[in-house]
Amino acid sequence: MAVTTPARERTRHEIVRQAMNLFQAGGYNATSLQDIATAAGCSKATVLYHFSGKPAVLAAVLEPAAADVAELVKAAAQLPRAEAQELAIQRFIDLAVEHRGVVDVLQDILAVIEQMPEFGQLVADGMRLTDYMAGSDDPLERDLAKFAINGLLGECRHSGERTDDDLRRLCDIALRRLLRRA
Amino acid sequence: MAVTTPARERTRHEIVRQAMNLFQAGGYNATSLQDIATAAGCSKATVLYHFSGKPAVLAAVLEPAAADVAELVKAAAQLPRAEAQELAIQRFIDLAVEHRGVVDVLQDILAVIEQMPEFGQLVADGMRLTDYMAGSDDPLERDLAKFAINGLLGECRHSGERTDDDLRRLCDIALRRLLRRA
DNA sequence: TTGAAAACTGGCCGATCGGTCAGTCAAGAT
DNA sequence: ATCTTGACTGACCGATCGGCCAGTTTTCAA
Repeated sequence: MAVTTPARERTRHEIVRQAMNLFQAGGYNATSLQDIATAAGCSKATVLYHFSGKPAVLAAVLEPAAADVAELVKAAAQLPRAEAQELAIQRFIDLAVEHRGVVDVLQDILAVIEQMPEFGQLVADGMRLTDYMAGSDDPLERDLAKFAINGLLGECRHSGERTDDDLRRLCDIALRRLLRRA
Repeated sequence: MAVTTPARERTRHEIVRQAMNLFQAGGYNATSLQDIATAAGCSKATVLYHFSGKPAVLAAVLEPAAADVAELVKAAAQLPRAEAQELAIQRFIDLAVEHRGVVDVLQDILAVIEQMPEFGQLVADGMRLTDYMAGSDDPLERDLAKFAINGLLGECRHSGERTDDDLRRLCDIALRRLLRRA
């Protein structure tokens, strides 16, 4: 028991992996526990053996990206405002590209996620990240930052149609135009 | 029978009105026919008496905005490219503000709408509108136009928090920065 | 080898969904 | 007074959902 049982981790990981694909392809609400179980090669009961419920599966799918966002917010917190903005823009694009699948999932649960207490930290981090990206307290700049994030979320969809590099280039141009950092 | 029966139109209109509110507040999938019926003060069977099914209710909600978009696309079609772009930007913002409730609804059904044949025309018009807003065949400009539309869609949410004028101003600035028309 | 813990599953539950249908009811025409 | 028709509804249907539980199979330390 020094290491976690390999079988447990393998099954858990496969469930999360397949859930990610299904959430991305059809959305969270349109994906049933049975769909996830079938894709993962186990029974629905097994999914509920490893996770307390459907929201817990979602949380596991989002977790790596959420951790990266939390880390980014913490890093930006101890920087002067201008540098924090630059860091937020740069790293946020990187994160969006790296976790583009998760971003895609996030898109159709934004309305739902805000009333799930288990995602409160992620929502709060998202708000703070928006503040850093805005670079000032000007309401217009804050709205433009939100505008930029919404646009970026939309661009991460249809994953197969664009390479990571193309996506990164596009987001970089768009954010710098919007936030006047070019 | 020279005019349509007043009772019929009154009930139909109330169903559409309440459906719009509910779709906007909770999304299309999360709103049941029973919810709509209760809000409209009639039975679920009555909703299905007036509309062939749930997608038909959605179509009725989207119809006025869809008609305006179709008209805009037709108008832009017979203009030189630069003028078509200016018209598309200007009018699209107006339409988004005027139909911000519909835009809000549209947000969470973008993935679903593409596989419903009854909305093929609306999807096609949206694509053509994107082309006009891009102003050129440059793939980057097209992507930026899509980026702009996605951002704008996101900004139309949380309707109560911003006045129409504020929303119009924000979208105008954002689109002109993104598309380099300022 | 064995026994207990971990991993897993089939079958079931209550709830809710979109949708159907037979029939009620008021109103206008004859 | 009777009939027709459009508007409307309660009751019901099959399907599917998330979740639960009793019980089986696998794994592995002693």
